[in-house]
Amino acid sequence: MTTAREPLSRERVVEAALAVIDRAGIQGCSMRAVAGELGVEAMSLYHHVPGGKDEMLDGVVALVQTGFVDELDTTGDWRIDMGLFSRAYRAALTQHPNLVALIAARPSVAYRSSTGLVGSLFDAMEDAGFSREDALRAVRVVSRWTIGFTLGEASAVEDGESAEEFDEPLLVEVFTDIARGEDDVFEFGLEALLDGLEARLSA
Amino acid sequence: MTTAREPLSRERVVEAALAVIDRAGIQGCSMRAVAGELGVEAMSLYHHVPGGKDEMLDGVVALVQTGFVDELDTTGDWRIDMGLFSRAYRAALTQHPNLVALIAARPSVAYRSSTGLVGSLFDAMEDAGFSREDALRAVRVVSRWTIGFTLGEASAVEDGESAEEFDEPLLVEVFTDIARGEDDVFEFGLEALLDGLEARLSA
DNA sequence: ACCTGAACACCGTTCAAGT
DNA sequence: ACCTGAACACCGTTCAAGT
Repeated sequence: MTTAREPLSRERVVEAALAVIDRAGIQGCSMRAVAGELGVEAMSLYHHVPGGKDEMLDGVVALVQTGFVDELDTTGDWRIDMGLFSRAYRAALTQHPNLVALIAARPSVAYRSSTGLVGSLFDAMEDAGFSREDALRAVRVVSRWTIGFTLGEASAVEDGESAEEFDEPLLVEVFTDIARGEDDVFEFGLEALLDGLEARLSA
Repeated sequence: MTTAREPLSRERVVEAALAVIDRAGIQGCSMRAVAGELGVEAMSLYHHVPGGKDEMLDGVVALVQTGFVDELDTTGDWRIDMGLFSRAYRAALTQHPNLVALIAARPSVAYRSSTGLVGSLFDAMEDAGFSREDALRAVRVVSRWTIGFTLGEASAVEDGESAEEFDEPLLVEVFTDIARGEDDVFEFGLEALLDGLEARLSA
């Protein structure tokens, strides 16, 4: 009595890889582990992801990236949309903390999965009076700020070190604060950055 | 006739690891490769880096981090010093592009190597009238912004993809602009962020 | 004290072989 | 057409053995 097995597919391989990453981290995401997740041998994966592990990880990045981008409801107001984008990005990445470093390292895949959003942010900024050049700059600045912030957050948590283990009082203070959650710090930084961009408009 | 070999030491192991990372990337930095760089067998490294590869990589992060921090001449003016810090950090990381992802993933090591600088930034901000809470936030925001920006830069370059290979005109535009160098984008973002922080002071 | 050979339990990937 | 067994050239790490 064998349970019928759904046939493998690129989609199933990528989804299994994401599940393994969430559970065991990037380190734990070996081809053999992903195959195990699917009840299959490692070598079978190559039929659906011919480019091997690299293509599989690209697929995971694209999956998460398109997932959050598609749910965004932009308004056409640059400041509101930048905030929406940044907050939703952080929220999506926070659900997959082990993936943040991978996304940060593969900007071309991330961009490719977000052209619609990027285009509408450009348009909103130009409508508001920004030059095309500054719109290009601003989008890169905000998206890197968001990834950098979230990567720092995820790494500080996973870096394991409990705040009390530091010998420096200053480090205890900083890491105790980080452990308390960083929503307020994120909002502080995001609003400061958006204020700074807005100031460039009046200038 | 044997050439006299300098004895191994923790310092020499860490320096060799940095050299391998610069040449061959994080992927290429295996214990065996670092040992080869030193003309030694892999197992010898463990006598000087008992914690294994992880401790070795921590050492590399600390080496680069203390290197740039120690050269900084702070002024006591928060805005000038934040700018100094951010620009010098980016400059240091840009000299070791393969290391940026590692530094981003090990914030506790990076912080530990920078307590003096972090403390003087806190002081400068409090002197200027920021609350301790906002000073804590601002330092984290600026340092993550800098790492995030530089990681994005390094990754976009190394991501290999030449701009012309994209099918989307928008992506060609973005990646052509990135390939042109991003000094102006960095300055644009940094000044915007500092402006935004300064605005929090008057409020 | 410092270095190493051999071994263990893993990797990603290829390729010929099975069904 | 789709999956796999065996194999290759690598990993990090341990540990007993060499000098």
